[in-house]
Amino acid sequence: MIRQPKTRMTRQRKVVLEELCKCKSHPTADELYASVRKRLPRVSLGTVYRNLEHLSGNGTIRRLESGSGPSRFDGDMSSHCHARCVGCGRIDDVIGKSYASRKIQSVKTVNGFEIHERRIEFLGLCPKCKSAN
Amino acid sequence: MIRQPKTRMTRQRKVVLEELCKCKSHPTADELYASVRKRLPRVSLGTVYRNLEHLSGNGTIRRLESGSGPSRFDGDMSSHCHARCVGCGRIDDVIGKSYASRKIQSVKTVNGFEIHERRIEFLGLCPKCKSAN
DNA sequence: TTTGCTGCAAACAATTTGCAAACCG
DNA sequence: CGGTTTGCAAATTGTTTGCAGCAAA
Repeated sequence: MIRQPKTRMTRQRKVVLEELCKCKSHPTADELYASVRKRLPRVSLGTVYRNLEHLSGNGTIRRLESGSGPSRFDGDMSSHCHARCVGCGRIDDVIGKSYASRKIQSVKTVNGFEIHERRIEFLGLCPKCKSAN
Repeated sequence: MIRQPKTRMTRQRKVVLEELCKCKSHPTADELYASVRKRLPRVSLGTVYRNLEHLSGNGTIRRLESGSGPSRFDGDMSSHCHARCVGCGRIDDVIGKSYASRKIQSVKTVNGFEIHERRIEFLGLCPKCKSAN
């Protein structure tokens, strides 16, 4: 077992996490960078990326991928599904579904994979992209 | 309504589709480019990208996204789930699940989105990444 | 014969990385 | 203090695009 470096809660990391969690949308790294910068004007985009990577690596937040566009991030770790617009990449929460994405409680194995999470996502067009079409 | 250009089945597009469908893994654009090039040595990577975009746009294939790494593509449009390795991006089919990703038959609306597809995916570590850890 | 598609190369967008200084524990 | 994290800028990686010639229908 390789020793894990001990992680530090730096000011930057804290603000990245706070800004993400207070955000009900699912911002891209760039968008988050903009809001973090309002509180820490000297942060760099690289730091935001590094922290997003760190936080999603240890299960504090989720990285949501969207097509060839930028990843989006979600600070809400409760069970819920997403609806993703294939037009613009926008991601909304979906409420009132019996089946939801969630972290797997007891890690299970599928096809030899050690599974930690199940995700359910609905793909389609958001209202704006639907009418713009 | 804007007029859709009529699509042509060019040799390149045909080979891209054939190579993707014969592939049981879920190749990246680059990997697919390599196998297409064995049959059409003069294709360009741009053409492969353009065709993948075209084919996924009209629902012939699926684009699967994976973290900050390259997208992968799937020529099998039947209902099935995927297991994705968060370590290396590898994507496997998952068999024997009652709930599966699928194209929605009758388009439905969720949160104002016009939904065409539901996806279910399992995230974790593939055998190789698990042991390399 | 039309006009969509290709090859090529350059452009673009998203993310990562090397390094010296700064900071947390 | 010691080692992790930061800011900065440059580098990489993945994908798209402009253009002139080619080729499906």
